[in-house]
Amino acid sequence: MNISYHFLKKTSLFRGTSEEELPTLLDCLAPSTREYAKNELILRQGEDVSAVGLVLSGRAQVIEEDFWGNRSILADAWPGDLFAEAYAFLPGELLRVSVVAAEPTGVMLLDGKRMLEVCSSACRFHTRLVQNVLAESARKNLALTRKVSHMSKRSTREKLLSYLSGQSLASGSDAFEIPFNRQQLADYLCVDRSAMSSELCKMRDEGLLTFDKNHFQLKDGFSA
Amino acid sequence: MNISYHFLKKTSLFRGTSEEELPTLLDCLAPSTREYAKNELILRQGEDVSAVGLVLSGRAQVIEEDFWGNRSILADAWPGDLFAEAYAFLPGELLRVSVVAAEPTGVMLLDGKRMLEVCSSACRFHTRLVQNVLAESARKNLALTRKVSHMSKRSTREKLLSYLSGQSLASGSDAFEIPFNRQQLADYLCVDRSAMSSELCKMRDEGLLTFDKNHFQLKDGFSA
DNA sequence: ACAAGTCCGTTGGAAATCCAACGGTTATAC
DNA sequence: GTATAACCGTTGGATTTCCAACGGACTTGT
Repeated sequence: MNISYHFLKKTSLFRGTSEEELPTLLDCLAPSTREYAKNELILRQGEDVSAVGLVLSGRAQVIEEDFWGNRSILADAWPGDLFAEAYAFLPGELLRVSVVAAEPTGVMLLDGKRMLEVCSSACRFHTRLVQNVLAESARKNLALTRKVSHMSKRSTREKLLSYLSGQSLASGSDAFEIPFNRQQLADYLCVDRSAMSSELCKMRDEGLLTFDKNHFQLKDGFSA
Repeated sequence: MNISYHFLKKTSLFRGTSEEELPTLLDCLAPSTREYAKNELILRQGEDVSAVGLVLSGRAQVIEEDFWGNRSILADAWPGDLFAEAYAFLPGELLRVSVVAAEPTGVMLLDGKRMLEVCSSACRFHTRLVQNVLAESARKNLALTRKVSHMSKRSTREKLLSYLSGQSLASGSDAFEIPFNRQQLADYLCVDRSAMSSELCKMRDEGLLTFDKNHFQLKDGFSA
């Protein structure tokens, strides 16, 4: 599998590394790359992984399987995205999830330990790498915290208020687009789509906001 | 404020560092320490922090305040615990939460950048530090992922099944203790205590499990 | 020994959520 | 252009959850 440095240097993991530095750095990390067929398992629940996964092409899904074999999708990993990075830095922690190729998918596995070891030849690259991987972990942390904070609200309306005010805050404006359609938003907030839809319209009728498709506009009454 | 190396070397951040190495390492990190009175704000929502917080004594609470001033507690940080570490490694990310001293509390703040910089005198200490902070971030990540996975379940019963099977898996046994009383478990799963209590008893009557206080024992029927 | 407080299970009615289904609109495919 | 699918709002009834309150068991402090 041929590796595109042009692609790699734009990923969150290698961001800030130049195309010239990449071969040296990769030499030092000794990554393994592989292609997986659609529906093939990349990582299995119960395994002890010490590698960070990086999607090169296709799409990987992080799934959880319970006693009864019910699969729930915890995350989608697109090209450039990392997966299993939380397990890579916790030796002995067994995978609670599986990772499966949602389509033909190219994957690079990088050993977590080697990332952190001091390596005489590429030490300054390592510093950048560590900053990137820490930033990525921190980013996922905040995203999860936000999700929990929305989900913790008791009613559908409160979940919506929490989510929308958060989006408004993040965009720095009363008017913003959300990255979900209705079904996806309902899934994200873990509520029923139809109930959420009617709640949204109720809020519109009360003058709290207006919306059209993905575009939302919060009104004065929203935070009052 | 006098610093106890004996205490520090046991924290998740400095784990693996000897008491002899600590002074050198701390010199290099140039931390600031301070005492806060009860209810005093340690970090304010909206600030741009680049420091990792470490609780030395007392107790700090991570809280979120919405439009209407309703406070919800996102986390308790006890002596040895870190806080705000996700923000410390994301420059420019503004605090979405506040941190307040729940009682008279001693705090050490360590600059995130200095932790990652290569420092000639203490480089090998840094490597350990980075491993520790990454492990801690990964640990919180997994804890949050698990919580989301439980909360995502639709009904109270499914949330309980998800939580209990997870605890069973983690303990490696059908019999285990949980770290919550009923009210705390209900808060963790975001359900009503009384509804949860009756659901637990229903499951007991159906033969899925038995329990006494914090002790639970899953029966054969549980995963069937 | 007594009072006060905490924890847990139970109950019943109010309220919210879920679920399945339908129609209208818009997007996509052929 | 037409057929198909996706998306969104709406409705009504079954189900679940929430909420407030109570009593019993147990713990703690005096």
